[in-house]
Amino acid sequence: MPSSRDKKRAAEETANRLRDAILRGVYPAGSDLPGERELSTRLGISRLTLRAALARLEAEGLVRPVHGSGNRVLDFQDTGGVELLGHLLAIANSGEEVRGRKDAGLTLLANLLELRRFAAVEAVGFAAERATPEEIATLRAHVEHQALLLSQPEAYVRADLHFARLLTRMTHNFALVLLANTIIRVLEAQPGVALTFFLDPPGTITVYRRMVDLIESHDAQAARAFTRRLIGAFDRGLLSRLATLTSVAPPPLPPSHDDALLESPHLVSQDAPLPKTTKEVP
Amino acid sequence: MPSSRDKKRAAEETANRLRDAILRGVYPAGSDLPGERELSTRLGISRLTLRAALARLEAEGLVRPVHGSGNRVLDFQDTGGVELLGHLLAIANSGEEVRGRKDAGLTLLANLLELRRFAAVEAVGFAAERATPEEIATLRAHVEHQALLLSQPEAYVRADLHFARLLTRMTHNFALVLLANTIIRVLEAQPGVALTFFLDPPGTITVYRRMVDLIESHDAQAARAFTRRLIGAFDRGLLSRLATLTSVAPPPLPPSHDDALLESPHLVSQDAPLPKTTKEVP
DNA sequence: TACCACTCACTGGTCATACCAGTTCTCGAG
DNA sequence: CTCGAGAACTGGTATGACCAGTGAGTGGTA
Repeated sequence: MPSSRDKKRAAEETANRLRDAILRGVYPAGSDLPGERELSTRLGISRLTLRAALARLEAEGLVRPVHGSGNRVLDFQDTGGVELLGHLLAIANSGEEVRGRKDAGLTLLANLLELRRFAAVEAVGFAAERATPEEIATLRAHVEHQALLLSQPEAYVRADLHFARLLTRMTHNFALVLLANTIIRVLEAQPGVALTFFLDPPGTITVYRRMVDLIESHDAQAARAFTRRLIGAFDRGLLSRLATLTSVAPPPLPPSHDDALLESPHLVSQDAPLPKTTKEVP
Repeated sequence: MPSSRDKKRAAEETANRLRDAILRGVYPAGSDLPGERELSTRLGISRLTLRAALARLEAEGLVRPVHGSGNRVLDFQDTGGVELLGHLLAIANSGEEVRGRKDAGLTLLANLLELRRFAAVEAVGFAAERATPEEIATLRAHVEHQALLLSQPEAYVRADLHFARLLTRMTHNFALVLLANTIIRVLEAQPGVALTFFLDPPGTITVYRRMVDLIESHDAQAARAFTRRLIGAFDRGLLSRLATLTSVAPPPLPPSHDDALLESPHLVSQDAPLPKTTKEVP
């Protein structure tokens, strides 16, 4: 059973392949990609299609073309955009390593949840301060709509993402809206990744209902506190359950995930601070 | 005096022109761009170059090509990514309207500052919890380096952005790192926009020094509180000064900016919530 | 008259080839 | 050994052709 649609545009497919290769470290940062002519023939596409794919990667901050020299591979830890998150998670969840780290999957998910958490806290807070009655009514209606989709995972995820969209709009902060757009777009493009977010849909709906109530009360303080507490507990539960699942599941993941992750998610990214990692003395 | 370098790649130049046109509403959301063949000849470039530009816009969520139909213009309020912020600010700052709103400039800046503010609060908090001594030393050294660049605006801005980069890394949250990368990349591409952020460099340096101290103390609570308070005051001052400047400066901006902006920045964006506005019976 | 299926003139997607414009490295002149 | 001219790369753009979806107009049918 093929995991993705086979009928995609060649350029997009090529972009995905190259992106994966770069994120997996096949083409190390600082090096040059093979020449466009060679690479295109190797991939079985025309140079033009290759260039379309490269344009995409350039926009994502993975590659910088240098006229006369080559397509330089950038260090995505320095220049990669948020839109990489979905791809990174997809790679990590497939049991692969990301730049030599096997525990990247859960760590990355913990990072993302942490970002989601405090972004949501602020969004709910601002919404409580600024949302109009019409917006609140719309959001409430949407939550009830979403509650009817519990049995349809894909539709449910879409609805959940739309909840985030609506909530973000209610902050009346356009920068936040654009930020949410970016993240939502990534998750929509990676349905599998988005699904891992939602192990407890009924609980989510309950939380959402209460959130709307708090927003309607215009008590930003309480709204923030509630969101922080509830989503925090939710994420903790989700991560611990996922850690259990993955340590039992077939993928080649050694039992190296303990709950320490939940307290202080780490992802070493020391290109500048700590160049050498040869010795590790616990 | 030309505002930008004339020697740029045609594709990039084209992408900028098209992006501006879309953001200004020349091509309304939902409509189709002119055919690629016509558009390319009209712009005086080859279709190939045009397509390279379109690929960029597609990655930014501004356009979705529909095979056999046309290049559909999307509503960037629904699908636009964060990378649009810089361009939007540039347009708004040039005195132009953005989608019919004249006060977009200051409002947008206020939005962005708000985002920056609470992101910084969390970043400093997490950094206080997780930063290593080496990272703290590096950051401290960088602040002193930045302090020497007060007389060189461009280098100073670059250094300031790098401060943000270093600080974000210290959170050990890769999602935050990528998010910062995206925003920093935008600001680096729009030097003029970035400059408006920094009307008081010496004050910034002072704040940064204290921030590093608080991070080193590993008192996340205090670090967050300080950051929230200081950056808040800083942003308020910056906005009020900018409001004064623009209401006096030559650009065709009517005196419609009052300090109410600072309290509750608004940007109406009701495309989805109210499909039909013909009848409204409460 | 109303409706449905087909056709064809669009659209974007891909390709092959050629040439321009930078960069890098080699190799010979000094 | 140093250095500079040029050859041999690299990416950037242009042209023209063809493939592949889309959608509206057309014609026929019920």
